Amino acid sequence: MPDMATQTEPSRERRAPLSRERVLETAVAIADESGIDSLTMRHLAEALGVEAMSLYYHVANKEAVLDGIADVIVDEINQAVSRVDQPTAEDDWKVAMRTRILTAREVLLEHRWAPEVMESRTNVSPGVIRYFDGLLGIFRGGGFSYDLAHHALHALGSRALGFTQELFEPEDDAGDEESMEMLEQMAGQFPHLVGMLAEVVHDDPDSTLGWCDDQVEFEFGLDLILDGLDRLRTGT
Amino acid sequence: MPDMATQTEPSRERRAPLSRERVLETAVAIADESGIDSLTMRHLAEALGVEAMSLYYHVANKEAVLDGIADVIVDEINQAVSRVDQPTAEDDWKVAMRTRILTAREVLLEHRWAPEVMESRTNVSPGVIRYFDGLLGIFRGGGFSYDLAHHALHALGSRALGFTQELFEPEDDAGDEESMEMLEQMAGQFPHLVGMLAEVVHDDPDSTLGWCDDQVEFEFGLDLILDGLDRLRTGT
DNA sequence: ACCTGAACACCGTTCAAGT
DNA sequence: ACCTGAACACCGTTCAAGT
Repeated sequence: MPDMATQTEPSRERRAPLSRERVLETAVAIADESGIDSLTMRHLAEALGVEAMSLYYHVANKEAVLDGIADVIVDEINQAVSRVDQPTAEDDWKVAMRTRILTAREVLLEHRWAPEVMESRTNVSPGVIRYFDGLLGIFRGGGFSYDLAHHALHALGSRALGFTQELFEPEDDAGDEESMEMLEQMAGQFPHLVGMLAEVVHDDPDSTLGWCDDQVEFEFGLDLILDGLDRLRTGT
Repeated sequence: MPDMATQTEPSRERRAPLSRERVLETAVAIADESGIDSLTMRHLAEALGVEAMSLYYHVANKEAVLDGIADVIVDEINQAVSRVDQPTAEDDWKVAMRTRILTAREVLLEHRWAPEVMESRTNVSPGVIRYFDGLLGIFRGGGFSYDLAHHALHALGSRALGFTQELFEPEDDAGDEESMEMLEQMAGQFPHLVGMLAEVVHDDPDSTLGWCDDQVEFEFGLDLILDGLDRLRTGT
């Protein structure tokens, strides 16, 4: 019988045996809490109360860990998606697609490291095949030809999974004074950008360079594409 | 007078002095030839015929090198773009935008590592600001409000710079037999995907999972977005 | 002003060895 | 079957020292 006396021990009263599942689960936790860069084999082992070399009995190498945690997230997406799944309202493929993609996005927003890792995977996991098969199903249900559905998936790209990699990521350190100062310097060189920012500032004096609402922009882009596809579908 | 006798020396007859420019130039060459992973401070130094620590006199650290080579590529894009620049055919903003983006894409196709590096940069360089200011100019010339132009840039995302990160990158090792085998196994689980692939194979018996034409798909997605934006602009 | 040697704190990974 | 110690070949980076 294990002693239940001192609960204040390192992490767990009696180490659960190491396993691929426990390794990946812990890896996800580390990435969630401290970012993907601090997910090293040595940290991972330490968090599991084990030596780094022990991991290699359960996973081939670090690439396999990254493959694994990408899978974990995709599975989470597939579960979330199947939970939300509506009775597929016949005609309206667009709302089905929209809600499915935004559901995937919700999952990814809890794992900010995931997009980067997923993009860096070369071989596709059964999980993402499964997800894309589902999207294809929605397109087909909406009357898309296979050919158009195929183009559609490419047009969506990573948006299909709920994310876009932002090129401008102004951080939240965009100090008002600093950016306004920069703005004045740029006025000559970048007239259109400065004009745009001036209007934004006029409309909302509190906003700065970091004013963009990612969720709003994501949905704008998504709807733009879905509407365009619907037009191609109906030949409008 | 330096001896011009033996031209078969290591790299250059007399080392040009080290400089930030030479460091970045060489870094780009290494990334082009051997991929971004083999761009290490030590390799970089070796290629320059110098010790690794000498680099730190000209660049702050490795992040600064990555910032730097991203800049080099963006500058190359800006140059290419300004070379192609048409007299901005008044009404037709779409062709101006299209050719500009496809020009940027041509540059990126010569530096396959660049998209990844550019996405990983957090602070925006003057070069990309300059590029986006140009795009904004085209939108404005086409009669876009600042607000719509702003949404438009977000909707384009990385496409604005000429690339999309493909989620499926089937490599070119997609052996015919292997994929056909896999196809049969998947038939039950992934009906829509298998259906689509069956049709593709029927239309073009030589094609496999790696049949997608990246350029075609890029242009499809781009035109879909540009057409959508044009509709929003004219309120159609 | 520019470059270097030696050293540090980290990586991922192998391999023979322990239980 | 599962885990480990010692070691290897690599990272980026520092700091005091050379010219």
